[in-house]
Amino acid sequence: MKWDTLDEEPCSLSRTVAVVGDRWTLLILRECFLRVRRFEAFQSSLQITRHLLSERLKKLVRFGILRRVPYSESPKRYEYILTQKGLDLYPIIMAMVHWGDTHMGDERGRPLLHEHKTCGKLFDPVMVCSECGEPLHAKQVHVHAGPGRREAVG
Amino acid sequence: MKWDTLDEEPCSLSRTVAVVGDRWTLLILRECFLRVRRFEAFQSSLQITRHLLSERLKKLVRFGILRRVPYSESPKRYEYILTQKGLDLYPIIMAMVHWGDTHMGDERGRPLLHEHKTCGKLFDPVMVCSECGEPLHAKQVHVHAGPGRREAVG
DNA sequence: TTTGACAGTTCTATTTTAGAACTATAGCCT
DNA sequence: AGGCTATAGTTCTAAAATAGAACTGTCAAA
Repeated sequence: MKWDTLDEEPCSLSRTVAVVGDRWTLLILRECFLRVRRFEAFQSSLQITRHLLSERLKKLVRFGILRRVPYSESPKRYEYILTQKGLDLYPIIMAMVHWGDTHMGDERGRPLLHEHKTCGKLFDPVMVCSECGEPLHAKQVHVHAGPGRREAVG
Repeated sequence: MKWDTLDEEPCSLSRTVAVVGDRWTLLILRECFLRVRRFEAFQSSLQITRHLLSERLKKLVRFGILRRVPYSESPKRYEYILTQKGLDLYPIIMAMVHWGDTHMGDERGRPLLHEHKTCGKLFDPVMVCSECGEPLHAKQVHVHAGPGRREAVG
């Protein structure tokens, strides 16, 4: 597999996987959504090697998911903040958290609970159809080739 | 990082990442949702090495995401079918496809279109709150420690 | 009896990751 | 002035994972 051009495959899943499809990147994004922004903070909460952290942050900046913003002149220091493109990854992260809650739980219960400020309740995320609003299930979906399809890939 | 015990971390995202948090596994799951079931079919559509395919399929079976079902006695041959636990990964896959459609598209348009059989329309997936039904955004969510939380992880 | 399909396993070379040490800038303390 | 600390990285070597190709075993069909 040519991982270096995976983001140009005629498949939206491949393109997403090219950007966020590895363990460390997903864990870094979790920290971002928990409002972690600084190199040392990522490093100490994840126990990731500094080398890989540096490399992954660069990649996320390169793909426009994080912005590297100075928070101190002299000495120049930067923090990493989610862009809108990065914030839009929220459904992916939440879908993964929800699946983990549902299928990988233990007797101690959930690690985190999520409150929807808008309605004030603890919630779970639900994926619905943009057209009819009903919850979506794999078996109710039919896939068609779209205009950007080249070959026999999804 | 102790990747071998990531599925026991007190964090639902980590536990999910432990199971589906790598490139090949996500691409294999895409094929599963496109109704690919057999070793040779996965191998030829993904161009994954047979070694890794074998290893990943075993892992997905071990975690209860695929079932290895015989479709021929003599010679014994098996195919790999999504369990309910595997089908429940659909929101993760669809959220990734949707993000790719939105943020990684090119001038050729979408590779695939999705039709909701229930309502008959082409749709996008939307993540909503289970309690009030409104679309969810990261900034409207407040996180609380749940009973299964041990330390300062999500 | 030979060929081909299918579902793997085994082997070596290359790439990626882990782990630790090192660099650079600047503020603060004595 | 000299040394300590904080932050944000870079560099180095060893270990682990992946790529790529060849090989194995079972059976059916020609």
